[in-house]
Amino acid sequence: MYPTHRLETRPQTTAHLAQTMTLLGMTSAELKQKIEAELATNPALELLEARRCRTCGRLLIESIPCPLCSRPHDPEASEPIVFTSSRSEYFQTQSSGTSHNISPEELPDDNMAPAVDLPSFVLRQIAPELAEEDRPIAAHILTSLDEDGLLPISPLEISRYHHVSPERVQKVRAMIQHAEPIGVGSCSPQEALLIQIEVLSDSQEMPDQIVRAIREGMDLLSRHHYTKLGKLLGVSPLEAEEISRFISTNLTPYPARTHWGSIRQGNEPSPQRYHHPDILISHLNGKMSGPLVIEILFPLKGSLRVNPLFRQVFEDAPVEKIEKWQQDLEKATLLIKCLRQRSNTMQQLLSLLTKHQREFILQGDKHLKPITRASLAQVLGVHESTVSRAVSGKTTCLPNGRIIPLSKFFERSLSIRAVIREIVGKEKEALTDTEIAERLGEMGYDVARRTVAKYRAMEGILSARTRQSMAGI
DNA sequence: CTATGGCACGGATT
DNA sequence: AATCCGTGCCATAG
Repeated sequence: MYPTHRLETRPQTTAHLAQTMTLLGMTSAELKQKIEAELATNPALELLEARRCRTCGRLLIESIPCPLCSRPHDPEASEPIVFTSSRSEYFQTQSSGTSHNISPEELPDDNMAPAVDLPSFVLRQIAPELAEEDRPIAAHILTSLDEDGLLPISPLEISRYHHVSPERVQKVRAMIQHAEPIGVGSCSPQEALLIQIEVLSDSQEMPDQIVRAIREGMDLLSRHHYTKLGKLLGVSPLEAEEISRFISTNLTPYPARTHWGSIRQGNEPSPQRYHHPDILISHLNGKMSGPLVIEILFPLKGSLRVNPLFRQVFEDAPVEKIEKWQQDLEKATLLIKCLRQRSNTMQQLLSLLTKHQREFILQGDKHLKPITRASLAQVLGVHESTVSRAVSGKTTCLPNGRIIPLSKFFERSLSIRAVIREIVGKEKEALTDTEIAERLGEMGYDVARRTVAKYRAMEGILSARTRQSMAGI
């Protein structure tokens, strides 16, 4: 190798070069833009394109035999992917919560990481039961999904394209829809919801008003017209609201995203739209008991490196270009270094966070243990603002498929709110705020009466009085 | 008279 | 420095 041109700071451009280039605060979508811009202008930077196996849809970095369908893949035959893919490092947290190991062989090398964008994530699940000849169909569907995990094209089109019967496409689609995230591959939010209900009704009783609400009252549902919805279903507005709440908290019309904006007062259609998650937390091999796997998503297909060719040519650079080229080279190496840094920090942070919030991740809101960014920063030995940057704006996908903002891990009131929900759910007679506060106190949560009221409002729970008077209907 | 929601203050967090 | 959050006080609706 050459005496690599270390980061001799050049006076002009030092502005963004000198510091470790603050990539940490970026979400993967922003990162994508940044890198793409860099790629376009900097010849020293090279992206090893990943390709998708045409047979099984799996993401490939190079032309290696595909581990899934174990055929050698012809890079010529495979098409470049559409969906933002993720190539990422991974590490695990153990079930006991005592220790977590970062697999040692994983660190600087980045060719062996599991490819988990949505398509391959789904494909991996259905691969065992997927007939060989149906793979192209599955691949077709999966690669066509839009950002929400819905299928924007008609299944009929697909069946025509592959010269197969619509039923067969439908069969494949049904398999996909029942994989995590449940409902993915549906043609409409409505269809997605129905699938989710169907799956849910396996484990628990499902009043058929809910199904009807989705099937017939979808329109009213999304507009929060509870009175009309109630009339349609033959239940009270309160119950209608109850149904709506159930749907919005337990189901998601956009399988690849989170559920639609929480039931706020007023009618903001969708307060924030969540994009793709930046982090993925799932069970190893999808086994419920398995250790958790965390993947920091990298927004580009393939992997990034300094173009070796560029290095070579750099040797004989014409005088007038030498300065520019050197600059490019430095920029490229720095970007890569910072990228690695970012990923590293995120790993450490999430490792700790996941360990701390394991119960929350697995068992839901009630088990969230409050933690502050500051305290985490202290344990991690980094500045508070580092943690802040790493957390802000990012979202993560939990094993249950829900996409939540990372900041939720730090919400102080979340667990109490969940308990309140539970208390109210179980209550026989409508409990007043003071009574709720008392019960909470007995359970070890010390909160003021006024605060209970606030939480109640946040959860969209009506006041005791209204609950009482509505109950009879 | 009681339960709630509004406003605003102060301390913690970012 | 800016923002968020829990809480107390007070007006008001029931």
